[in-house]
Amino acid sequence: MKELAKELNVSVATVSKAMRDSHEISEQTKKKVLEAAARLNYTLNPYASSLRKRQSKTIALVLPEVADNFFSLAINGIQSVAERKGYHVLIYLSHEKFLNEVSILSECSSGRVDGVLISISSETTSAEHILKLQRENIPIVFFDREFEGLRIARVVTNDFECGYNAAIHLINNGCTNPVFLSISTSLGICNKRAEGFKAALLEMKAGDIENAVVVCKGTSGDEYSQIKKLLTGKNRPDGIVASVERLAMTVYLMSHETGISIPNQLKVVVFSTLETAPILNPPLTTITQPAFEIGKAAAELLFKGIEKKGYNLADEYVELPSVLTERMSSRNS
Amino acid sequence: MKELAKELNVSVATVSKAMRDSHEISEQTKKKVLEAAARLNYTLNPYASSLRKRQSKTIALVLPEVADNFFSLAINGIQSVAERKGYHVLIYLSHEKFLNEVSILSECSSGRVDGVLISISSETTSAEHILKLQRENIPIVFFDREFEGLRIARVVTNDFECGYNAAIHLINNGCTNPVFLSISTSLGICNKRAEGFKAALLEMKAGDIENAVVVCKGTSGDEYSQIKKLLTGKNRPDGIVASVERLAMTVYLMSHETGISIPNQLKVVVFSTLETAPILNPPLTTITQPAFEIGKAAAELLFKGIEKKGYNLADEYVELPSVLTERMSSRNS
DNA sequence: TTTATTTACGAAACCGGTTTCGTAATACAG
DNA sequence: CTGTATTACGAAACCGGTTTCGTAAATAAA
Repeated sequence: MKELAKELNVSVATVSKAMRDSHEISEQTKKKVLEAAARLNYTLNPYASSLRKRQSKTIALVLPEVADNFFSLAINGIQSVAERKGYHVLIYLSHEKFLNEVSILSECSSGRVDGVLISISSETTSAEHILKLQRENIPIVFFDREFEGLRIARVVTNDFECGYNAAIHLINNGCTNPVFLSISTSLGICNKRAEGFKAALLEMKAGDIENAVVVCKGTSGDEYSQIKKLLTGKNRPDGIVASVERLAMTVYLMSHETGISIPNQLKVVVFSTLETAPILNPPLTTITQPAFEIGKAAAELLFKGIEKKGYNLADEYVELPSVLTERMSSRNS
Repeated sequence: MKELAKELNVSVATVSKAMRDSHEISEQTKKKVLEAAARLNYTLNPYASSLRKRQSKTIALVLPEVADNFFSLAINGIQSVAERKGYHVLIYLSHEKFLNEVSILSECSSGRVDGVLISISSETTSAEHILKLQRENIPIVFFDREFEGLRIARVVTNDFECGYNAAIHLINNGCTNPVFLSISTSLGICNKRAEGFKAALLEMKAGDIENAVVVCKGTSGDEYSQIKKLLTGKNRPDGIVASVERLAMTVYLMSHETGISIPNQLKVVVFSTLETAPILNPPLTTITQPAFEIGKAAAELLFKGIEKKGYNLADEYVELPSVLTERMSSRNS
């Protein structure tokens, strides 16, 4: 910038203001500066600007994983908003580990980002690391997976209702012993779905509420053997609601292996954004989250918190409904 | 930092050095400083450090989209390396648009990132924006989708060979008129697959080489009608190699719609990392890219270029083979 | 014509660390 | 006991913009 200023016989202050289109600078001078900058291939150093302006024009996106199609779509939604606003997106993965999440959030402090979008890990049971960030006045928005009981903005889907609807759907299609496959006892989103599921059983006086929720924890190997045990053991279910994509995949593979027929012997519904659901064998009934929209809405909320200082995000709550699409896997034969 | 220095009766220089574990500072003083920092909840401002040290500890990841499972897996591979190295990852999406890619790369200059990992958009036919970055001495590594003819490091898979193998596979399974479904005439990765495919036809004296490659361009609606025309027209193929996931999905949907039987009337192979391939109807033969490994290798290469100054990345070339997994969709009945 | 405003720009402080260089104190060798 | 190294630390310049404040010139108002 100094060089540019010298070359044009103006001060660095003038160059700086011209580059940022300040009203203090005449159109003529602005043009001169911009042209010279283009000619010399000069662009502002973003970190020098960030340092002085105390804003990074960057947000953090903290995800448990990107294995799932849901988060891919959410990234698209978030990115589309960030791009429009001229913001940059730092992406972090917690790999479902609480400690990773803690260290990621600590990196977000001291001005690295202007805001944080987070979907918490399935291990997270304490919110101290999140509250710490909030005390630094960094706007935070939960999307999809929230930490319950906090006064922090969130964008989620109607998990309870969908769990309820899934159970009703199975019961209406003739299931007498439906089971909900969960992946975590600490994850609010999973619990809500399970709660809705149980509420429906209770209401319909169906199934065995005591054993209606099966938690598959541990490695994918553990998951596999747990599901195998469930599907081949005595008192095996005739309906399954899988809380995530991966579990439904395992159920399908297991059914192919063991010869259990879907939907005749076992009906399946899954919470998933799986695009291949209609061409599976058999086509799979899904409860699809509006992933792109959730990401987009969360990002828009975050930017409201970032741009309007003093704007209190704490009690913002957006709920975008998922849709149940009935396919062969849960149909009554 | 000033406050902290005052509180401890040392200089800011000492605090700075102590925070960074400099050998110039005694263990005793270091401990004192670190404790005080922890107590006051103080962390270094990353942008001040970046500014002075002229390194951002950040890399850019430029993707065409994240719709595809391939890029999700690649993100994981890249992130795992970056995390280990203590680097941050900025994620950008070009949405397959050349102009977006240009403006993204221009953002990467002037020190915002220490290196760039990029998979080019399907529209990109000029490399000036990439060369410009290279002239600024920013290390660049292509992964999966490279711009051919440039002396820039790249990590790819054996696309030609896989195209070849896919054709041979179809021919061996009885196809007499196999077709390759491409999505772009400018994308090297797609062309290589198509070239391999044609080479096999030539060698086996099979099929109609003139019409062996069909390019599906435009919106997904266009794509749909083009494929419909192909599959229902005269001289329709009895084998298809889809260059991307999406095309295979469309082919499957179409076959369900029109009653074309896979694999009896039409055999299908797809380039894809689709996890649901084994449970599709029918199970789908895939050529699976080692997406995680490609991402990981690309990131490792990039960091070699970043950390060892003077290290010339230009001629680095890593090829990681994909694997063809035969399933029902291409089996000879 | 005089005074009040507005316009266009520059000098210098500032953002928050890092690094160079100098120096006092201590350790060590001869 | 003297000369040299080493250790531990501080003063100040520096990274590259931004912002405040002051001012001269031009314009408008009285």
